[in-house]
Amino acid sequence: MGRSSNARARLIEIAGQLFQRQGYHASGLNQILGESGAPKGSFYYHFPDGKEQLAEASVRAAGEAVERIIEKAFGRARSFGSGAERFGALLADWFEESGFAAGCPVTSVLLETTPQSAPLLAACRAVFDAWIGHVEVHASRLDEGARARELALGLIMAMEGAWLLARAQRSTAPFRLAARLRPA
Amino acid sequence: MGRSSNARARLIEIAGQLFQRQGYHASGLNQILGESGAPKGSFYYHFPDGKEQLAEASVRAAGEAVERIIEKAFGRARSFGSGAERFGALLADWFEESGFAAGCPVTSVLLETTPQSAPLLAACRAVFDAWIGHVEVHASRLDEGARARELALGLIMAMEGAWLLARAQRSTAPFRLAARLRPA
Amino acid sequence: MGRSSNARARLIEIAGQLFQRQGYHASGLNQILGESGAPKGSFYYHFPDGKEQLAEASVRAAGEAVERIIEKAFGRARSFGSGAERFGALLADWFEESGFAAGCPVTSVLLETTPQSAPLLAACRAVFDAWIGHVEVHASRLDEGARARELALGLIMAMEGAWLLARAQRSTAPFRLAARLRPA
Amino acid sequence: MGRSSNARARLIEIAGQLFQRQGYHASGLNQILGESGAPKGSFYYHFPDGKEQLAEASVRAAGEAVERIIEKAFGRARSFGSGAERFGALLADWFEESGFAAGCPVTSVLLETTPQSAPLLAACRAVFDAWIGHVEVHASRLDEGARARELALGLIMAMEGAWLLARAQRSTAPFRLAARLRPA
DNA sequence: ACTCGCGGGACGACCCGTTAGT
DNA sequence: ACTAACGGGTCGTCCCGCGAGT
Repeated sequence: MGRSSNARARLIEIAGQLFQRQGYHASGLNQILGESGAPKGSFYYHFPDGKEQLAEASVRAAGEAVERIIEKAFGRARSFGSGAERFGALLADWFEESGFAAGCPVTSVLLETTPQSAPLLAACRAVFDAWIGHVEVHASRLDEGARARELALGLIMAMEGAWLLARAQRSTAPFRLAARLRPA
Repeated sequence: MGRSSNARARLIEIAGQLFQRQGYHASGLNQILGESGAPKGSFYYHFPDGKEQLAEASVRAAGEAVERIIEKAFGRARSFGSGAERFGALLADWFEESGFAAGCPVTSVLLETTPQSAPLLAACRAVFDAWIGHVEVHASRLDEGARARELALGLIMAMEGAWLLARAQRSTAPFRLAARLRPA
Repeated sequence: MGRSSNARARLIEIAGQLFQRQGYHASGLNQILGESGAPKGSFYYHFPDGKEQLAEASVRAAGEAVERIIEKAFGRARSFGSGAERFGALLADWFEESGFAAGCPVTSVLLETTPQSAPLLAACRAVFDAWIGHVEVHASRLDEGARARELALGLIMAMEGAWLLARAQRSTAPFRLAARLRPA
Repeated sequence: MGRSSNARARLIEIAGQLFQRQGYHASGLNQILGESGAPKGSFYYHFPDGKEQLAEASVRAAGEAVERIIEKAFGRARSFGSGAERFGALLADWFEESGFAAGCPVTSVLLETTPQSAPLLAACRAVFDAWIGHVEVHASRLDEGARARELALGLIMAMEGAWLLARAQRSTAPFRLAARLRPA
C-alpha cells in the first residue's frame, strides 16, 4: 500500500489540478500521465474504469480538502458571520495561490458530465451535500437552528458563484462579498 | 443574405445548447454541424477562426437572452426583492424546460478555456459585467443607490451558484433561495 | 485585357514563387490568393480548370524566364564553356537572391504530379525540352555539332542536379561545378 | 519485439514508395496507413512527431539503399568510369522497375520542406553528403586523388538531374548520359 | 501486485480546391 | 467578377486494450 498509494495519489493530485484549470475534457490522459510521471499501464491498474474513475477520485479528494477548509474556518468561529468570512478568505487565498486559475474542483467535472456517467454526477452531488452538511452543523451551533440549512445552502451557493466570477474577473473580491450574503 | 443568416444563427443556437448541456470540449464540431444540418465548409465560412469564434458568438447571444430575462423580471418590479424573485423564477423555468440539463451558457465555456484564448475569456467577463450592470440599474432605481452595485453583484453571483447546485441536485429550489440572498 | 492581365499575371507570379519555395501541394490556394490579393471568384474566372491550370501557366512562365537566362548566357559567348559558366552564375544569382530557398520551377511541380494530370506533366517536359533545345542551338554554333545535343542535355541535367544540391547545402557552389561537367 | 519492427519498417517502406511517386504532401497519412495496414494509433506510437518523423526515417532508409547500390556499383570496379556506368545502370533499372514513376527518395521530400522542419532538411543533406562521401572513397582509390571530391560531387549531381529528366521523359537514357559526365 | 511496450481505431479541429447564385 | 456556401480531406490526439515481463 505504501509505494503504490504514491502513484495513485499523485495521479489524483495532478488530475485534480488540471481539471480545475483546464476542465475535464481538455485535460488529456497523456498530459496527466506525463505530468505525474506514471506509465500508462500503471494508470489502468489503479483505475480500471478509466478516466472517469480518476475524475471521481479527484472530485472526492478535493471535496475532502474543502471540508478541511470549512472546518478550519468555522472551527473556532464565534458567529456564523465570522466563520463565513474566514471561509471566503481561505478560498480566496487558494484561488490566488493558483494564479487566479484554479476553479472549483467539483464544478469543472460536473459541467462536462451530464448525460452519461451517473456515478460521476452522484459524486459531485455528494461532495456538494457534504459541504452543505458541514456548514449546517456549524450554523446550527452558532445561529438559530431554524435557519441553519438555508444559511449553509446559501453560503455554498454564493461561494460557487463567487468562484466563477473570480475566474472571469481575475479577482478575489467576489469571495468576500459571497461571505456576506444571507437569506433575506 | 437572408438565407445565410439562418445558417449562422442556427449554428450559434445549436452550439449554445450543446455547450450548456455537455460543455465546450465535449461538444464536437461534427455533432454541432450534424444537429444544425450545416456542412463543414459553411461553418468555416461564417466562423473563420473556428470553434472558439463560435463559442464567443454563442456566449454573447446567450448573454443577450439573459439580459432580456433580467429586463422582463425587473421591468415592472416595485421592489428589488420582487424583481429578484421573478428573475430566479424565470431562470428556474428555463432550467426546468431544458430537462434540468442546461447550465449557464457563460460558465460552460468559461471553465474550459482559461490559459489560452483571451478573447473568449473577455467575452465571458463582458457578459457577466453586462448582467451585473443591468441589474444594478434596476437596483439603484428600486433600492437605496449606495447598495445597488453590491445587490447586483450578489444576485448574479448567487444565481450562478444556484445554477450549479440546481444541476447537481436536478432541482429548481436553489434558484428560489438565490433570489433571497442579500449582502448582510 | 490590360487590367485583367495584371490579376492573372500576378497570380502566376506569386504561385510560381510559392511552388518553388514550398512545393505545389504545400502552397494552398488560399495562401496564393491571399498573397496576390485576388478574390477567389477572380481566380476561377481566369483559371476555370483550377489549381492545375495555374501550375501549368506558372511552369510555362518560369520556363520562358529561364530561356531568357540561357539566351543571355550564351548570346555573346565565344565558347560553350564560357556560356555554360555564365549560365551557372546567373542561376546561382537567382538562387541566392531568393535566400537559398527557390528551387527549379519545373521540378517543384513535376515531382508532385505524376499519376494524374497528363497536361501538367507534358508542360514540364516541354519546358525541359525547350531549354535543351535552346542550349543545343548554341552548342552547335560553338562546338562540333556532333556533340551538341549531348552537351545540351548534360548541361541542363547537371544544372537541375545542382539546384537540388544547392538547396540541401544552402550553397551556390554546385552551380559552378555543374557548369564544368561534360560528357566524357 | 520482432513483430513491432515489422509495423515500423513497413510504414517506412510504404511511405518511401509513395513519397517517391507522388511527393510528400500528396501522400496522405490515411493513404500510407491504408496501404501498410497500420492503424493511426500504432503509427503515432512509432512516430510520435508525426509525418515529418516518418519522412525523415524514409529518407534515411532510402539513403542507405542507395549507398548499397553505390557499393555494389563501385565495389569491384577497375576504373571510376566503369563504376559510374554501373551506378547509372543500377539506378536506371530501379527506375524502370518502378514503372518510370519513382523519383529520388531524397528529392521528393527535400523540395516540399524548406521553410520549416530543420531536422528533415538536415536529414536530406546528410544523405546527399553520405552518397558523395561513398563515391569519393572509391574515386580516390580509382582515380587521381586530387579530383576525387569533384568527381563524386559531379556524379551525384548528374544522377540527380538525370532522375528528374528521366521522370519528365519517361526514359532511362538520362542515367546513361549522367554516368559519363566529368568535370572539364 | 505492478509495470511496460506496443498497438488500436474513432474522433478531434481545421483547411482544401471547387461550385452556385447573381 | 465575386460573395456565399460546400463536403471531403488534412494531420493529429483521444481514451483505451493486450500480452509479456518483473
